[in-house]
Amino acid sequence: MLMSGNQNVNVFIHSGSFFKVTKKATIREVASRAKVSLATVSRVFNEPSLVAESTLEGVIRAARELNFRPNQMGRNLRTSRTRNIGVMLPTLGNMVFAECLQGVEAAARERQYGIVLGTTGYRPEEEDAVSEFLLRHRVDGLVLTVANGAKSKVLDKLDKERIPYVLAYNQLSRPGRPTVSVDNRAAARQAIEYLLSLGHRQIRMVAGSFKDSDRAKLRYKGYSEAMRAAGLAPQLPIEIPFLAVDARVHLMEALGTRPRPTALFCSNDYLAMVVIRDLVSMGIRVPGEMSVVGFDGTQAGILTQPVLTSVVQPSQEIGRTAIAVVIAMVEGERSPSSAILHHTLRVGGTTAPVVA
Amino acid sequence: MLMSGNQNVNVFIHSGSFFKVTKKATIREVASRAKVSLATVSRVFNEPSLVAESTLEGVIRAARELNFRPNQMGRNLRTSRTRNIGVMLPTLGNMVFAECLQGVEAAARERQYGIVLGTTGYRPEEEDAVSEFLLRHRVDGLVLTVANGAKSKVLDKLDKERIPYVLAYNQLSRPGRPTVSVDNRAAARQAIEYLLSLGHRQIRMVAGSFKDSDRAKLRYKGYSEAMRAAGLAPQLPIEIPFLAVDARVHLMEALGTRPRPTALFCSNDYLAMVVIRDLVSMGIRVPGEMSVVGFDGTQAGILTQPVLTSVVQPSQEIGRTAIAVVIAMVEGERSPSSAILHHTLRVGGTTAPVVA
DNA sequence: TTGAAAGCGCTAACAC
DNA sequence: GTGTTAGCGCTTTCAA
Repeated sequence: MLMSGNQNVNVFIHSGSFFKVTKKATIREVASRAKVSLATVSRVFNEPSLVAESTLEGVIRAARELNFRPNQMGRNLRTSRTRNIGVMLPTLGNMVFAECLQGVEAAARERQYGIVLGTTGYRPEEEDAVSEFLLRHRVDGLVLTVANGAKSKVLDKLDKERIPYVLAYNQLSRPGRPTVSVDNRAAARQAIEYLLSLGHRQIRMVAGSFKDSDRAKLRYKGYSEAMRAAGLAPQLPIEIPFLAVDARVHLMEALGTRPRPTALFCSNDYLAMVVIRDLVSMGIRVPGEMSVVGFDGTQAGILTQPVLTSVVQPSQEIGRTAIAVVIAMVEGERSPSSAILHHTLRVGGTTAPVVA
Repeated sequence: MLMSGNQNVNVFIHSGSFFKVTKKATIREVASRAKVSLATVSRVFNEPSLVAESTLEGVIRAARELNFRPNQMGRNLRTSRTRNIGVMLPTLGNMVFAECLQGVEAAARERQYGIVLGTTGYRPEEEDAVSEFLLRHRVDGLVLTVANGAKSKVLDKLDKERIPYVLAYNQLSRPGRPTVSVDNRAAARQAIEYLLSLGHRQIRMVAGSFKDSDRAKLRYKGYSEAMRAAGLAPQLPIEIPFLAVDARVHLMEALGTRPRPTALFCSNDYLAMVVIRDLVSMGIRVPGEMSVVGFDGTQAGILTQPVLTSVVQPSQEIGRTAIAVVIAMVEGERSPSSAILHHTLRVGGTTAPVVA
């Protein structure tokens, strides 16, 4: 039910003064005020150690008096670097990416790099438009999460243009492209082993559309491996479209099967929370009648009672690492490299099955 | 409980080839290939209408053959515009800002502007550093949310530098600075009126640190007004530090008072979810024994069962509007203006008090 | 409709 | 340690 609030958009027009670009001080004016050359001023801001102490002081004073701030554009043009990293993510509506972006932003700023953001809304066709946009803005490198790393045209383009990039979350079967992720397969296996250890035997996986996610596929492999290792037959995944608002239809169907599952392993936390909500609204007790496990370990998962059981990815760390790698590539310090970061299993509201 | 996953960080070094910047085609090369002047090529990409059809074709073909992409840096330096808007937000950990950023990003890209992100972690002292960073990156304008719009040194600086900006979420008592927000006071009043209509009389407000949020203050005013209008005495707010992981101590204290509150109005959804979780873990039934209302209307709030009752701010729309206003200012089309957007009340899991 | 030329602010050789 | 100078790639008068 929605009760509407006030229905007017009030717009106040302030003072009529428009914004004109007021002339900013340049290196040239600082130079003449400090009675030194352009080069010296430039050195003060780039390699102060090359400048005599007394000169340094004079320049700094002049700069402060003029309220001088080095113009990044001139610098960019000259060095053909923007000190900007493009970041392309599926959405910020899923907290796992918002958390990652926090890490990205912090790590970039520490290194004096800006980050330019673009989101694709999980639409593979948007990946092309967004990357093109970022490239036009002449970012020095990219951190990106694509739907499917194996068949992304974007990556081919980046390779051809020889622009440094790092994939975040995507995990490729064949190495060759730098990625930062957890070991999705091992992580999924561990989650299933945990459910098995609780006594569950009827375990199914719930996932978004498979063809659009290399990670989901790997997690399904981990699920299958763990099931087989326990002498059980892996079941087909229950597929629920990304961004589904209501999972009940899909759940209905899956729960109709015999033997009925006692535990669901969801390919991400968002899905897990949707599933739990809808199970509860269907009158099924969670975790009493159904244990649900997520994947991502977002902060959202600890806002529930009981806490969501989930495979925790270090999202901020994934972001930080991706930035470190891509900046190293931009600065020519390292060749591309991939990293597999630790995952952990956060145990929250999951119980043994009622019927073991 | 945390069960650790694999404890190794595996790093694969790929092919030894470092990234060198391969020479990109410039306007000059396109010009010579198309046998026209630099100016003509420039016109093709900026004012194609000024160029004869036949010339246009030739230039476009040459550009495509050379895989030419106009270099934004040269353009920037020349026009002293970056086509980048800086966005400064408290955190992405709170979904309300992540949602806003989604709107900001989409609206900016539609207009061919990039957005450069900076987060302050709710630390007012960081506001200065982040804004300085954004300014150094020579963004054309800023969209920002500050802790307290009335006493922010950052805004003074921006005014002095005459760089266009718009505040998002902040709502100032005296106009003069452009803001995009809902009517926080009216919205809070409406939430309280709703609780009153359910029969609640003992209603308290829960908020983060007050001195750090102009919005929270306005919401408290709305609470107070509604209470007085109903002939009830407004109570002091229950203050819970931002980012508190556990609200139980604060809650204990507040619930010790007589008469005990039957409803809590939280100054944002994040807080509301923490409060609900902690109440439940204390054995208090929500909404049975305690009704809780949030503010923000984030998507996170509909991942629970029952859905979180909350004042819904149109966060994406706030972002979109802020971008529209700031870009209009950058392009000199409009003078600064403020907007108050609609709010709505989303009614979810709230009930009449057990003892009315 | 097109071209020539100046120069945005800065860095990095190179010379002193 | 410091200065001189040549552009980085582009837009934009001004003239033709």
